[in-house]
Amino acid sequence: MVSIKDIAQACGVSTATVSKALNNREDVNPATRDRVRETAKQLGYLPNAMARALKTNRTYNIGVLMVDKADRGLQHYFFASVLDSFKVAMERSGYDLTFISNQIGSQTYSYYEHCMYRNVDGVFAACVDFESADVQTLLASELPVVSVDYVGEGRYAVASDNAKGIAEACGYAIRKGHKQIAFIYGEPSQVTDARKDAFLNTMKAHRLEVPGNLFLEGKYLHPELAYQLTQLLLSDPGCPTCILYPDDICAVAGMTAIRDAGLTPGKEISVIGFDGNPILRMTGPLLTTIRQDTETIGIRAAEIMLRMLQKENIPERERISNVDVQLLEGETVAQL
Amino acid sequence: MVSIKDIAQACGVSTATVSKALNNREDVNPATRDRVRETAKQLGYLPNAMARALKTNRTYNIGVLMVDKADRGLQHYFFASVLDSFKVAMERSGYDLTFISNQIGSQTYSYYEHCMYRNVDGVFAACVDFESADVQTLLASELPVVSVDYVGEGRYAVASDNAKGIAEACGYAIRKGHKQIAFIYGEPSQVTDARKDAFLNTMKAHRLEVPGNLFLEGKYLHPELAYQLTQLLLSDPGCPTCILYPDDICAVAGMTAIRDAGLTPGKEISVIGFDGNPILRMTGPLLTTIRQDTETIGIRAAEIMLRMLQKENIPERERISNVDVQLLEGETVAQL
DNA sequence: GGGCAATGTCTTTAATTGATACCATCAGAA
DNA sequence: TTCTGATGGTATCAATTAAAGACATTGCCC
Repeated sequence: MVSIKDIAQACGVSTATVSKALNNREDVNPATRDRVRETAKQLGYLPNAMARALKTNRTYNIGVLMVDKADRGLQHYFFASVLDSFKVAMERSGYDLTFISNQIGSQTYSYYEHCMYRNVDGVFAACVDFESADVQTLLASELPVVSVDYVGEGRYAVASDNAKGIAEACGYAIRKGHKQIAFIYGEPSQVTDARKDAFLNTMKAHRLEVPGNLFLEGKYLHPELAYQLTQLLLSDPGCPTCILYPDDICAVAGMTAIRDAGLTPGKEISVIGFDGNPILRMTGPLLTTIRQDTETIGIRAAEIMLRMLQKENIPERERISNVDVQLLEGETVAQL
Repeated sequence: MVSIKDIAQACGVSTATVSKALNNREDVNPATRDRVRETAKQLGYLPNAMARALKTNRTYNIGVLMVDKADRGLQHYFFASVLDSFKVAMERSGYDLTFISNQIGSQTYSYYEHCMYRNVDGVFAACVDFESADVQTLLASELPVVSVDYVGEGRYAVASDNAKGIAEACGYAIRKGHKQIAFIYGEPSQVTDARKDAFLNTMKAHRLEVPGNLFLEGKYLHPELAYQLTQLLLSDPGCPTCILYPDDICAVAGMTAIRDAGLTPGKEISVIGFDGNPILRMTGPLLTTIRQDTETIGIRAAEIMLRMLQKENIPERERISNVDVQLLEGETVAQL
């Protein structure tokens, strides 16, 4: 490979000058700079990321932490989609993304250690077990970290405005005349808490009751459980007229349970999801749901990351970004 | 950060010895080796990937090329899923994955240049425009490349056994009594060619006609077009009793068109997809489809990559891996 | 058995990788 | 003389590695 040495030789200047010229530094004669850059182009010079990083301690690499318990972060529409958006935005600024595992060679290391080993400039964390010691160490480190759907003490995070989303979903059902509304929420997390509160508050604001049998813990992306809980709800004497699910997949599974009970989703029982998974925009019946703006979430995360990388001082209130959500009206909520 | 210098000092040996000890080289006294390794652990030493790579020219990094025309490779279930499987397998062997873009800093470079800049040891390519000059340069380079769904001259590739998949789908429809079977195929590609051939051969083997109006070009993951083509088929005097779609998403869109025409998918008109997208395993009606084994595809790709990285000589016939597919019987094909 | 070379084991020295950055240098201008 | 702009020398980043060196052990011959 061509190195700055070759350019230096070809141009009759020192490597120091070549380096300066290529990095657009002030203290090089413009004529020299142009000559160097021209020669670099002609020789097909490419900077060596390793050498540069070794000296400058900057890799222009962002670590991506995305491992759920089933090791399948990439297969979740929401996270894959947010990552993709983040990736495009970061690449536009010259950063590359590297997945962080807990292996180096044949040995096991913590995520933090892996990040140090690879010398990443920052970390993007989504869809991991944030409560684990391993991830907490990383969050507490000096590395710039931006996380999705998790807010840590003094840290930087992006998430959908879950409260607004649930308030809209619930409010919509109420406007459609529903009074017995069931809420199946995901496993305990900040996101779940925000949603539970929003649901209870909305119901309260409309002076509607929320009996315990209509307020159930499910699991994100766990259709089997959603199916069972739906069956439970349907067999209940105080059966709801509308069910809010923690995500689209669960909603779809719920609809199957409804159908299996001989009922029609969107007629006897109404259904609302959460996510706005584009695949389900093409299946029938069209699911009414809350769309999470994955594109914006990724872009916001990139913005925050870039500001951190520039050592910009980010005011407290900008550290947590709530991205707007949108009600997608489908045909699964009946007008009562 | 702790470097081998610190360990050397602490142990009273030279950095060379430390390096050898940590790399398990023969020419170090076992006692010294253990002492060094113990000290390294105590000091919290982490190797510096940059320095190591600079000297050895190996990064233990694999470049990932995954950009479709819409810049959304990660959002395709099939590719995201294959990548995930590949990632897990590579990480197990100590490799990390880095996305390859066409930017370095603020300038545009070819994918090949980006790979050289980042010094990746190999490249995984899926869901890119393989015919583009940019990608072709990469494929023709000295870098180990393994691709998914594309076979290049003398190169290494993994794909589903598409021919078998279509033969199974088509054979299944025939066994169910269907004679007028429509085939909507994707945009021109090797995969499409294999599928088209398989379809025509299967039909021929059963002495069934394939009129031109039932053999249509669609697009992968392009539901709108699938919807239109389905409408076209339904309005045709020689309307088929069964339609094979290029993928599950298209099949679902097709079913919507069928429903919109007042018909029932799986009754008057049968439908078969391709992919086995798990989300659609939970929607009704359950789609009959061909499942692509994304897990195995990713693992096979990793196996080939690892063998290439070990400079193993891979016999010609092992360079292209056809992964088995599976018919998932749903409820969208009627018994005639 | 003593002497000396040969062998082998372990360790160190020092060069190298490619780029950057500090500091020195130097010419010409003020 | 001092300042300024342009350029060069060289140490440095953290690791690896070829070659050399230190030292103990062994072999062989007289």
